[in-house]
Amino acid sequence: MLYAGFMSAAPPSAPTPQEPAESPQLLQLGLDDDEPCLRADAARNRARLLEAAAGLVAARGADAVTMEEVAAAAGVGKGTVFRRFGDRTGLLMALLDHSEKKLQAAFLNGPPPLGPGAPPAERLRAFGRAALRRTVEDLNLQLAAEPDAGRRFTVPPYRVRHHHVSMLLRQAVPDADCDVLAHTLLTQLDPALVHHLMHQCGMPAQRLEDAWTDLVDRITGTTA
Amino acid sequence: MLYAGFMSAAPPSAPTPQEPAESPQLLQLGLDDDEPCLRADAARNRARLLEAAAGLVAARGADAVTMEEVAAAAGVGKGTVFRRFGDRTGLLMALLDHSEKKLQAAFLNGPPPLGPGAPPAERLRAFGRAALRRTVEDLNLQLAAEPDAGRRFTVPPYRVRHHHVSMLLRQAVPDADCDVLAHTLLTQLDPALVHHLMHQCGMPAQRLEDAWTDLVDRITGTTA
DNA sequence: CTGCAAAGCGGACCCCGGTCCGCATTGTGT
DNA sequence: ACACAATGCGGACCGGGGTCCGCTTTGCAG
Repeated sequence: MLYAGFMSAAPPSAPTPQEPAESPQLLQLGLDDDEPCLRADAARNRARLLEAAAGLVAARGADAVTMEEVAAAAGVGKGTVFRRFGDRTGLLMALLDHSEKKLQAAFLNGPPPLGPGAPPAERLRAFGRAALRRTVEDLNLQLAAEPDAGRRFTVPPYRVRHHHVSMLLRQAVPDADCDVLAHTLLTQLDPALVHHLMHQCGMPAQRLEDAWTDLVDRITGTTA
Repeated sequence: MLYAGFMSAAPPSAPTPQEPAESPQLLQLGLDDDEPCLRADAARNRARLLEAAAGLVAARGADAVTMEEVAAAAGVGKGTVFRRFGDRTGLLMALLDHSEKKLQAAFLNGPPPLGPGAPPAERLRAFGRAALRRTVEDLNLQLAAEPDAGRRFTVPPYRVRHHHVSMLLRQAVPDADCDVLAHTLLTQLDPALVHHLMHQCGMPAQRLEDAWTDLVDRITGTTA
C-alpha cells in the first residue's frame, strides 16, 4: 500500500489524435476529480484534509507543518492522512495536483505553441517557459513536495513530462538518444535547481528562461 | 553546528597554474587527511566510526544501517557521530570522500585528456566518462548519501565539479550561459538518474556514456 | 607535576513520519 | 428494515534521526 494516493497526480486529460502517439495508453477522459470511487466519508475527509493542509502550508510554510497537525486541523486521525495520501510527499503532491494538471492539459491539448500544431522545437521552448513559470509560482511547496531520490523519476507528473519532452525531441532530433536527453532537459526545470539558482545565486527568472531556450536551440540545432 | 563534518569532502589537492583559474581561492595544498586539527580522542573516534560505517554499509547496504548501530559498532555514543559528521548524509559522504578526492585530483592535475592539456571539449567528454564510472562503482552508497533537495547544489563535491565544468564550458563556448549549462550537464551524472536509467529502465552503462558524449558534442558544437 | 579552560563525550530525550489493528460506518442485497 | 461484508477510521505505538547538557578527557601553561 506504499503508493496509495499517487494516482491523484497521474492521468492527463484527453488523447490527441492529431499527432502521433501524443499520450499513449494512459489516456483517460478526465472528470476533473480523481480517486476512482471513494466512500462518502472517505471523500469528505480527503477534501477536509486537502483544505486543512493548504491552509497550514499557506500560513506557515510547507516544511513547518507536520502530518499530525494537518490531521488535527482536518478533524481526522493521523492514520487517515497516510491511508489516503501514502506519505508526506503524497499529500504535498496532491496539493500541487490541480496546477500540474492544468499545465498538462495545456501542453497536451492546448493551443500552440504549447499544444500540438507548432513545430517541435518551438513547442519545447514554450514548454520550458510554461513549466518554469509554474514552478516559480509556488517554489516552496514544490521543493517540499520533492520525492526522495529513489522516486524522483517514477512519480507520475514527472513521467508525463518526460514522455512529452521525449516525444518532441524524437520529432526534432530523430538521431539522438531522446529518452536520456529528455531527462537532461527536464532537470533544468527541477524545483531544487531553480531554487538554488534564484535564491542562492540570485539569478532572475528571465535568465533561467533564456538558458532553457538556449539549451533547446543547442540540442535541436534550430536557432530560431 | 549544522554543517560540521562537511569540510571533509571539500578541498581539492593543489592549484594548477598552467590554466587560467583552474581552482580559484579554494586551493589548499592537501595533506591527504582533512579535519583541521582534531584532539587525539576525537581523531581516533572519527577513524573508528568511518571504519565501522564502511563495514556495516558493505555488509548490509547503506540504507539498512542506522546511526545508532554505527555508533555502537565503533564503541562510541550516538552524539559523537552527529557531532563529527553533522548528519547521516555527512557520514555517508565522508565514506565517499576518498574516491571523490581521487577523481578531483585526476581532473584538476592529472594527465590529459582528463587533466589540463587537452582541448576543453575533450576534457569534458573525459570528465563525464570518469565521473560516470565512479558513480556506477558504488551507486547504492552514493544514492543513500544524496543530500536533501535544499543542499544538493551547495555541497562541496558538487561545487567543485560545477566549478570545473563551468570553466571548461567557458573555454569551449564563451558565448553561452555556462554557469547554468554546467548544472545541466552535471545532472546527467546524478546518482539518482543513473540509478533510474540503469536499474529501472535497464540501460547499459555504455549508453549513458554515449549520451554524455553526444550531449557535450551538441552543446559545444564540436563533433569529434 | 598540577590546575584549569577548552574540547569532546554519550546516552537520555524529543519529534515526527509511518504502521497497525480493533472498532465504527457505509451501502448493498434480500 | 436488517444483516453483514467491505471499506474506512483513529490513536496507540514504533523506530530512527537529531539535540542537549552534565560529565570526562585532553593538553597547554606555569
